[in-house]
Order: sequence, then C-alpha cells, then structure tokens
Amino acid sequence: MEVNVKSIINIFTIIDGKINLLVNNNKLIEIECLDELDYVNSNYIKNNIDIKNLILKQCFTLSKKQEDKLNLTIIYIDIVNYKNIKLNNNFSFKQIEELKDNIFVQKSIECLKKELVLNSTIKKLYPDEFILPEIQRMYEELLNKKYDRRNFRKKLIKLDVIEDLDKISSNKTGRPAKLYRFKDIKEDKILF
Amino acid sequence: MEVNVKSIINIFTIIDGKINLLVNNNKLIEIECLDELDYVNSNYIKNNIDIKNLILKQCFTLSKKQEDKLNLTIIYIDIVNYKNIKLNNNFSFKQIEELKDNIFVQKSIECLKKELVLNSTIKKLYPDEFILPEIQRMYEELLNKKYDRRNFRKKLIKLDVIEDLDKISSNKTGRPAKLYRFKDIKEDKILF
DNA sequence: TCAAAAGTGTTGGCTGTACACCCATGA
DNA sequence: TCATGGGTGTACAGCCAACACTTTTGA
Repeated sequence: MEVNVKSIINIFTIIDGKINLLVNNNKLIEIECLDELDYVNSNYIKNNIDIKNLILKQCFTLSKKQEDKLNLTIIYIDIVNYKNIKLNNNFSFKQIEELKDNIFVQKSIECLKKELVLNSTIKKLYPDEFILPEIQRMYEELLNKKYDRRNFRKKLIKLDVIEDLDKISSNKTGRPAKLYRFKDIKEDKILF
Repeated sequence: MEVNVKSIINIFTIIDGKINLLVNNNKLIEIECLDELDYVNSNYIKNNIDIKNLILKQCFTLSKKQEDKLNLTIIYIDIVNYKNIKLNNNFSFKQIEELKDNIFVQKSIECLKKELVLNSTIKKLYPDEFILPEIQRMYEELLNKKYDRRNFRKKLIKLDVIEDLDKISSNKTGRPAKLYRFKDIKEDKILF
C-alpha cells in the first residue's frame, strides 16, 4: 500500500478583528513529507516564509484512502502578528470565512480557540501595545460571548498579565483608548 | 521513501487507585495501518478486545526515520472501567509506573489528564456506584494536589454531577462511606 | 475502648457580575 | 453641542479555602 504523507501548516493572524489564514496561491500550505515531520516543516518555513519564532503546534491527523493510496495529513497551527511576516511570492492572508467548509480549516479552528485563551498565545498576536476594546472585540467574536467593559479590564488587571503604558491611542471616533501591553510571560495563564 | 503507518491504542483504567494501561503480551497495542485509521482501529478492536463503547480519541502523531524508512505513529487513547473489559488471549492491565519512560505512554498521559477532569470521562470510569473518598484519592494522585474532604464533596454537589444513593459501602476499616453515582451526562463540565 | 476513616457546617475573603455616570474626541 | 466610544467605582451574590468535632465501624 502506497502512503503519501503531507503536513498542512495553518498560520493564523487577526487583521481588523477578523481571523485570517496564511495561504499560498490562495490554497492551504501543504508540504509533502519524506522525512521526519518537524524537520520537514521547519525546513519549509525557513526556505519559504519570512517570519521569526514560529512555534507550530500539532493539531490533528487525518487519513483518507484514494485510488488505493493512503493519504495522511498532519495539521499544524500557529498564531502570529501579521506585521511580523513579510509576505513574498504567492503568500497572502485570507479571511477564514471563505475557508470554513474545509475540514482541515475546521479542525484548525477548534485548536485555535483552545490556544487563544492563553496569555502566551495572545502575546504572540499582540507583542507590543494594544487597546483593551480591541482585545475584547476579538474574544467576543472568537468565543461568541459578550463581556462587560469594566469587568473585562478588571479581570486582566487582576490576572496581572497587562501593564498600562500611560499612553492613549488615536481613535477615529469617540474617546481615545489607553494603550497597554502584555507583560512578559512567566507562566501560562488561562484568561477566559 | 517507504512509509510505515501504525496506530497505538492506549486504553487506560484505574485499579485500586492506580492508573493502568491495557497491554498485549506486555507491550503497547500497536496496529499496522494499511487503510483509513478509524477503520483499521475499530476493526482491530472489534476482533481482539471484548469491550463495548470504546471511543478513541486521537492524541498525537510521531514520526521517526529509521533505516531509510519513515515510521509514523498515531496515538489514540480512551479511558474505561476495567470491569467492562473481558481480558482474553494475551491482554492484561499493567501499572503505568513501569511504562513511564516510553514516549508514547508519556504523550498519552498528557492527554489523559486533560480528559479525566471532564464529568463525561469520569463517568466512563465509574459508570455505577462509587464512594467519594475513592474519587478524591484518584484526583489527588492524578493532579498531584490535596483536597479538603468537605470542599471536595460540596464542589461535586454544587456542580450537580453526582447523586446520593442513600446506601453505604462496607469498608475494611473506619466508618463506611456513602455511595453516590454520577448523573447522566447532559453537558460536559470541567470538574477540576 | 481505641484507631481509622468518613460525615458534617460555618466563616471570611475573594471573584465575578451587574450596573450608571462621566470623559475625550471628531464631526 | 452632539454622537460615539472609552474610562471608572460600587455593591451584591456566589464560590473557594480553611478549619474541628462527631460518627461509625473493625480490631
């Protein structure tokens, strides 16, 4: 029985409050694996994607028989700040709305939700300054839940994961928001 | 490149408060996969293990190159009550202490800990009556943490996952404990 | 009657939630 | 000056942790 092994690398980011996925020629990033998976993946990334500190997390393995061949697909995900990627060649970000009927994307989003409630992950998305209403909107969309402004802020302060930068943002409308940053990670905390 | 695919099925149970693993001839249950994984696994179980309602959960995929062949191993786990398995042939349960330096077992135990805090999982382990001190001892060993008897009971009652059977156990020593059962599962709850 | 193990109730502090008013900005 | 969005404080309820004494049984 012939076996084909490939990995799929799903790199997520948030742009304008929307979840986006890195694609190559508008398709998921697929890599044929003829060697150990970690080795093949990190090689591919080194040679094709201009990004630092990618830490892939294994998400799920799918098998499918097709024309007497067994296709194995191991899905990996990571979450990054899109500004830290220099897009080149045919790579681009695509909103996941258009990809939601893909089984590989569905499995990835399940994993993504579990990761994004960790302070270490959210700091990868927002390594520098941010405003709290933006973080709140992201969680509200991601977890499909509403939060109270005051309680949301109090929670993050009490968990000791953010620090006030004593600066304010320049909003298009309404009162400008305060800028914060996530503290450096000493231990993983579950935020929501 | 030749690829060998196998799955490992790690079926855990608790015997006398100790975590045990189902083994075949004292070795992990390994299945060569020449077809879709779920199909191969359920076939193997049907033909070899006398147990009902096994629901395997995918845990991790490992790859290893050896002599120019790529070995892929997909690990699956489940947790059962040992009384629901009729052991035959060369199957037996083995305490995990003796297996802890095996990488496949280590990965499985990581997954196991995440599963065992769910009420649906603990009910699979204790489908019928049980005493609270036994459950408490299991969690204390599993999570390496001590709980207060009173608070432990109060928590499970408040979460509405157990019901008092108005019966008492017959202990070897000390006061007999009350018997409880886990209520039927309507929604998954995280207990600890 | 003693040792071992399990049952029970109260309290104080902390956390989460609900809620109303004020403030800074751009139009 | 108005609309928009963001900042803040208080009060109440529910949860968690700490803790001591009593009860039942077997030896």
